[in-house]
Amino acid sequence: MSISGAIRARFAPSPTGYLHVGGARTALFNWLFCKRFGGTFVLRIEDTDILRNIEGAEQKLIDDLRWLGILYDEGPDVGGPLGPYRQSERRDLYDAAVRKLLAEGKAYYAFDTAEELDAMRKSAEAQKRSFRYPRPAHFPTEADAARARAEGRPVVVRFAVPNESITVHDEILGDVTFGAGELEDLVIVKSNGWPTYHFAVVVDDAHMKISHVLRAQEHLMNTPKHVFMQRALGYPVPKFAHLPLVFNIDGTKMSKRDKHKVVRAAVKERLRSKAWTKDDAARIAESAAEAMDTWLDKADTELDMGQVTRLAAAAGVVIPEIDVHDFRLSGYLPEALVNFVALIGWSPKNDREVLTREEMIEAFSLEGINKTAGRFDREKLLAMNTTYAAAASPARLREAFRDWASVSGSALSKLDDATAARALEVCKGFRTFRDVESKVGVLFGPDEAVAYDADAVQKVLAKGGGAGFAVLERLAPILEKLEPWTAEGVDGVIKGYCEESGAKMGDVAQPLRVAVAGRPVSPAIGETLVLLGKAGTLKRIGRCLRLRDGGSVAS
RNA sequence: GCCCCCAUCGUCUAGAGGCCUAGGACACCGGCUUUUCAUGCCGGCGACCGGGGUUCGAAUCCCCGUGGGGGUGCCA
Repeated sequence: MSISGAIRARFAPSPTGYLHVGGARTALFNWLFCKRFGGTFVLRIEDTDILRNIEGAEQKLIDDLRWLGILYDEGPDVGGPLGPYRQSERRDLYDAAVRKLLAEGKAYYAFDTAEELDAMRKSAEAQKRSFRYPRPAHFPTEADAARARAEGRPVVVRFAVPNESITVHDEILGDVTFGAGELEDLVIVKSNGWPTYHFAVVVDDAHMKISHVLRAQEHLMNTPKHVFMQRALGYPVPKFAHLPLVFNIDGTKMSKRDKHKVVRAAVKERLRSKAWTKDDAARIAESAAEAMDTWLDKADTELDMGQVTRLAAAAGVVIPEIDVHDFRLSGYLPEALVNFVALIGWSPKNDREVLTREEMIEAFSLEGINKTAGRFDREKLLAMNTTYAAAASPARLREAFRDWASVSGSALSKLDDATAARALEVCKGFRTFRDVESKVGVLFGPDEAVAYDADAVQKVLAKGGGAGFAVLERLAPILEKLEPWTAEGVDGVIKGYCEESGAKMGDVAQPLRVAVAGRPVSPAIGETLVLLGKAGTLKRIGRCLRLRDGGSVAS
């Protein structure tokens, strides 16, 4: 049977956490494909593994897709004619399909325990042969299954894979042939009664009339299994397109465990250099000592993210972004992330890189998708975000900034619109919103929070017999008289001072900068002082002056 | 081990037998702009995995090798 009629594609994540960037790319390609060819894009939640489902994950997935602007036509929250869109709500469909296979002798009951299967696999491995589940000569009957159940044995259903070779056509990779007898009889219904992924996918894709399956290449080996099942069930076989994988820049798999890996390594380094003790680490993380020990020793364990975040901050390492939400918190623009991710494994040709959504849709095609796995180059993402931020309209930028500030809990979320716009404007050239915060955040915080950088104080203020301090002292009364308090006015004061004293701009601007920001980094000095306000500026200059002769700013 | 996929600058890629002296972007290096940090602008470095074929001609087609990756679950 072949597909005819409308184009329908789906993104089918399991609700086990935030949306991974790899998943986002898969969703994006499905969405682009549908938009380009007039298809319907479906979101289906694959929650057949009851144990792994995480409360609230579905909503997070939906939020992240929304944030990216990847909107679906049918899904669990928006409904649609072929729902429900959660597999956990479609049990009757799977049950009916299994009954059919069982009745037709295309699937059979099996009663092996996990231990027995494990032993079989191990012995096969020991004999250096590949393990394939041995299909019984006669399939167990319903009565056998009932008896096994009564005896407390696990009862699963396996699909009897036809003993024939199969060629699957992939829209990206071309024909892929699998030899006869290479596939084993896979479990399609677990002992808890729920279908496995393979089975649920096949049943749902058919019932939801999915015409094109665009999914990650890690699913390529699953495709022949699915096609055999589609044939056995009399379903149409959709078209397949397996997308190249996305890896970290070092070629490793992008996994949420990377976050723990990076922080774990940093903590271990601290322990090795005796900068921290294990107790310090546990205290910083606010975790129990045993939990810390386990986390340090075992790469496959996780502390909660709050603990990891505290450790990372204390150790001064940056946690790598893996989930879409991580990028959101880091202050990226969704349109930049989308554009960047689209370019991993796909090319619009003609040396084009920065594309609007509409341009991407217009340029999208399966032919433009590569076969080669790609790497996620954060540097390039950063550059792209910088480009997008520089090109965004003030209104769009302010909106995105507000979203970031509120989601990340930044103190900058309390800025009024005009001030936020001004802050964004004077930070022009920033890479992410996080950069904006690190550049101007201190101007909106309490005076006591200004942390004077020792090197900067030495170099800019104390050096040359306290030349910088002297500048501050002389400038303060002049600034006090300045009215109105504008960037131009401040600049004028500085220029006038320079002309009069023969000082260079840097000799004046830098002391002021360090006095109000604690560091030699801030927006243009006039803008910086205006954002701070006149009172704040004078107050901070006064506080800074107390640093002279080794004084303290503490009041 | 077995099965499958892949192979152009460090990275993402353009390239569908002559247009290739292999193009673009990021990174990197150098310079310019500049009151700091960035941004911006200009320039430079830099790749067809190896070996055999096919062809007048191969980055492009075929074979072998090598390398990388995926799969081999009652996870998806």
